[in-house]
Amino acid sequence: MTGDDTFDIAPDWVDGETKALEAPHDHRAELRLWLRLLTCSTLVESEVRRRLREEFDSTLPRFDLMAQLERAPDGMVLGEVSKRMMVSPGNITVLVERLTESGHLSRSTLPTDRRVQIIALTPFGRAEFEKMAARHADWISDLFAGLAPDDGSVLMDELARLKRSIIASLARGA
Amino acid sequence: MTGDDTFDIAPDWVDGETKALEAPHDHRAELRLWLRLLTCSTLVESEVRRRLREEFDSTLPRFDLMAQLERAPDGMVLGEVSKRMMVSPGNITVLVERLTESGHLSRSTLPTDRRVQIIALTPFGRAEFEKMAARHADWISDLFAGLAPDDGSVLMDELARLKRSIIASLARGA
DNA sequence: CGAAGAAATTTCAAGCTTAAAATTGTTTGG
DNA sequence: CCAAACAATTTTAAGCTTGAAATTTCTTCG
Repeated sequence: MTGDDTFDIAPDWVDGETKALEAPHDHRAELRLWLRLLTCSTLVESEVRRRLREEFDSTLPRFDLMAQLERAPDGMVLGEVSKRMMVSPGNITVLVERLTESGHLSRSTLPTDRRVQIIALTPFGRAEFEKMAARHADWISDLFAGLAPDDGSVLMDELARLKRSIIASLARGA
Repeated sequence: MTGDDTFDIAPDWVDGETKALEAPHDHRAELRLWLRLLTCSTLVESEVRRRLREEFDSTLPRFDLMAQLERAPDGMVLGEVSKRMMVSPGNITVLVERLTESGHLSRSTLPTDRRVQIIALTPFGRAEFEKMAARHADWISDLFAGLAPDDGSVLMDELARLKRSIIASLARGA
């Protein structure tokens, strides 16, 4: 390290450790990957929103909320819905208000704990949701139609890895 | 397998063509893929929003707007920004108002066509953006850190195919 | 029992987003 | 020239979203 005195000032880059500290890993590949992922997701989401509005005069948040309730015939607690949808609790309040007014949802208070609200699809709400869900599946299928089955499998697998990576990072950062 | 004629009434599924008409392609795989994509993108987006707010008291739309302007030293027309960000024009108006008030952006009217507004980063805005961009790159890098380089390449490639599929579908549907 | 603490939900203030209508400015065909 | 068409942007109305503060209702422990 210090044996050669010919040059009394060595350039920074001769020291591997210093270099590693000063020039961290290039982030460009990850950024491009993230932007591409975001583009795909934004394109699909915008199209789904547009069609829900045009064909059903509805919105994506309402659709998502009903989708959560579809497989819960006995209803679901508000907090549980909020967690599954990954949105703030206050958000659910407003959505439920409107969907209850329009007759899609019923709400009731748990008798044994009056803090707890339980919401469920009404028969009307279920019927409406099923119409939307069928169209929704068609739209997604069409948007993804250019993808070969193999590509779909690979993508599914890689996204699973990405999801694990994200969750691990969130856990580290917490 | 097929040698047994004991049953004179064949089930529906023996007729491939009938089946194809009556039971269209199962959409479940595409739906699962879309939900997984959406989950990844929501997780990353929420985390980026949270950190922009906590570390810079800023928001993702503001960051995105400045990012568009970063590589346009001479500024950009509002409509162009709107297209690149894939948001409605009216949206840009509000964002630009606030970022101009806070000194991050300058705006001017094109002398030869007074309908056209040109916005650009101020030196202050550029400096602020660069701080944010560096942190942003770190966050993304960390969120994606669990992904092996090969997985990143594969994902990049598959997302490119998906993007083409989506755009082709949008073109068909239009 | 009764108060402190925890849990579920709602309210609030601020900001983002969109589509549609309105405004302002430019271009063009008669 | 000038009215109609077109273009860029802003305004408007409605809805979504969030974090933080407030509210209501249990639960627990002294």
